[in-house]
Amino acid sequence: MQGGGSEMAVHGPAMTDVARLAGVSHQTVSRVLNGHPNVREQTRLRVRAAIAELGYRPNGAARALVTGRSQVIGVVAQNTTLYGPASLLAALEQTAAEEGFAVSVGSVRDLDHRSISAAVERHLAHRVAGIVVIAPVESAGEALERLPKDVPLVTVDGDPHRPVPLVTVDQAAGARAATQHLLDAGHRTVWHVSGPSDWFDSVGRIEGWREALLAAGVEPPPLMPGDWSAASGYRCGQMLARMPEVTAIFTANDHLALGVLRALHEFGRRVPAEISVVGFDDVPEAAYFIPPLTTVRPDFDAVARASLQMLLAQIESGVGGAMRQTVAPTLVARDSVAPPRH
Amino acid sequence: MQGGGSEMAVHGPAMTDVARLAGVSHQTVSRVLNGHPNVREQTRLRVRAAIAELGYRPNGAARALVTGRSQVIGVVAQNTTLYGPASLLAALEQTAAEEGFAVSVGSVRDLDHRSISAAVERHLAHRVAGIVVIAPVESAGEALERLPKDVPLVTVDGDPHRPVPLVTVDQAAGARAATQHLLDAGHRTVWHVSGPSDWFDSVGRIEGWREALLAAGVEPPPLMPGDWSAASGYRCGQMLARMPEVTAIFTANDHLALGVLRALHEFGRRVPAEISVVGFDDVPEAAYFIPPLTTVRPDFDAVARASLQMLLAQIESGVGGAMRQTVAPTLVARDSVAPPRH
DNA sequence: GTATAGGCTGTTAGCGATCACACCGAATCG
DNA sequence: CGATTCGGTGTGATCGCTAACAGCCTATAC
Repeated sequence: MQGGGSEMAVHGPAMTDVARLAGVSHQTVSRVLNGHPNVREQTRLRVRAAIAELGYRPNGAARALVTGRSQVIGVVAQNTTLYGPASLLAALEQTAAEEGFAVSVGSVRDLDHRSISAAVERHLAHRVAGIVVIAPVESAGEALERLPKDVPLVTVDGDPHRPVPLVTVDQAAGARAATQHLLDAGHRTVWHVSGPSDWFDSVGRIEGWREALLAAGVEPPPLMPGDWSAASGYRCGQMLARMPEVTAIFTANDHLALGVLRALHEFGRRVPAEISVVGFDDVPEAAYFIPPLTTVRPDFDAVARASLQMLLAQIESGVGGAMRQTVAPTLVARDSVAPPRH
Repeated sequence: MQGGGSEMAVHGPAMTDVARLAGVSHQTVSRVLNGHPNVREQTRLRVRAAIAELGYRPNGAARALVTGRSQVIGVVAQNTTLYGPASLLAALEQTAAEEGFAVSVGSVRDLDHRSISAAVERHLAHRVAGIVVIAPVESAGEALERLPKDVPLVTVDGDPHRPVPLVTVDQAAGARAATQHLLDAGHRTVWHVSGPSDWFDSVGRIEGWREALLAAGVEPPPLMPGDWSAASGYRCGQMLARMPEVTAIFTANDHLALGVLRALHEFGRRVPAEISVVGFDDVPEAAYFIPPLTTVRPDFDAVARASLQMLLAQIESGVGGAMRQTVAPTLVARDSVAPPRH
């Protein structure tokens, strides 16, 4: 910190300062920074030394200005407090950091056109290199279609029927596994407490549940619609607990299962002795529910890796296309499932 | 979308394009954009019309380059999957968006010097306007001290003893309230399952618990150290369940409480009939634990608002200083507390 | 020995905004 | 009526970087 420059104190040293100290031109410094091959080893070392000595840090804004893209990817998500989105966001950030990208979040209150568009606009204003939209509902898809075509974009858990690059957890497969697991335990049929009907996640899980039942030759019982929250799980559970024929329940996520579990408990219906329950998500606490919850674990890390990789491919090649990738979830068996008493 | 420009398709229109269309100079456009007063109303309208027609969007990178600051604030946090940090992050993003700022996350695996510094460096490289560090552990504080002094910085839940702008939940007050609530219900003493000892949150909650007990003239029982997870709560619960004298437990967060609850359940110790439990955080599911959990709710929105406000104040004034602000949590009474049987 | 290639480095011209300043005309003032 | 203010606007320089090109110098080929 010795050697007082006159007026560069605030903004820190620039590339020319490094160049002067190393006795080269600023362009050479640039080449070193960007890993350009044609630089003599000795020069490279001198430049690196100068960089270290000055504590120089390249100015991302300047780079973004000239290249037209910053080393930032924008993420648009709704409720980053929910376990799924939060995990996804964290994994995404981790992966992005490894690739030298920063992540800018644009969370939105509602997943309608306007909110999504506004969030995307904000990212566009900052000239992000690409955008990841965690767009689990119908209305989000519409907003996406009227987006500029030249910005790399990947949607996660979005609409499978739209021609947009998409990474998604195989909800149906997870739901099939859960349902089949209950069927295998000997249950005649399986009831389902679903998520909100406008989420693709919900729809996929409902489909998987229905498929598994139909494949086993049983007519699916009526659907209990919930909204992801423990509160709605509790409400559904209060109804399920009253029906003697119910012996197996698959809930669209673990929080719903928690609510169901409590309702069953209040009605004195024991789990798993009388009723078996399977959730979805494998939140860290699921193993400590009463009883420990059998559930389906989506691999958020894999989803994050896949989407980032897909995004980077677009950034580098410049082309979009409608690629898609699916990540299979796995069933985690715990104590909330048992054969029915007959 | 009619009227094909020749080679500006990719990067979109620039300020000069707007200026040309409006028949003014680029500087006037700039003035309109920044709400400068000295522009004739009629001119302002013409410029706005041109902006709308071209779908012009100011280039944040260019602005950041010349002003030296972008409209982005960086957030450094550790485990954004935990409920507290996730909520905080979401609230922060929401508040920042209202002020026209984007939020860039830099999550770190570990909260040691190196990780924190690296995350901060990344933000600095992008010339963020300010940084919020969610720094709940000791080692984070050290990293903060060797940071450039000229970048606006606010820490959340950080070290109360460091001269850094700080916003924090009044952990001790929350813990006192929880402990007092149990004492008021008639319990002789209160046991505590704490978080990791290097988190300030833990320390504060331990202090509050101890203070409340001492104020009531009772010698605090041995501390049960946990690590925030339901798993560790379960382990502690297995010990607590074995001790007949235990009638009241305060856990440092709701997940610990969940683990404790399950251990007690397995040992056949009924809550709240035999043992009362109070948690901390008020996660959305807490109301659906078995039984519904009495807990302490920190106001994350308030924390987010306070920290952002503090940060903006620094950004505008340019000075730092060691201001601090504390947000009081509130007790949420549910069914997990009852008088002891004697 | 001259030509050609190619590794290494410097020079110049922008990217798209803001800032400082110059300028013009109308209103105000002595 | 000339001088001064001031609202409204344009001009040029500049931020820190990368891309394109030009130039040097050494090695290899003919």
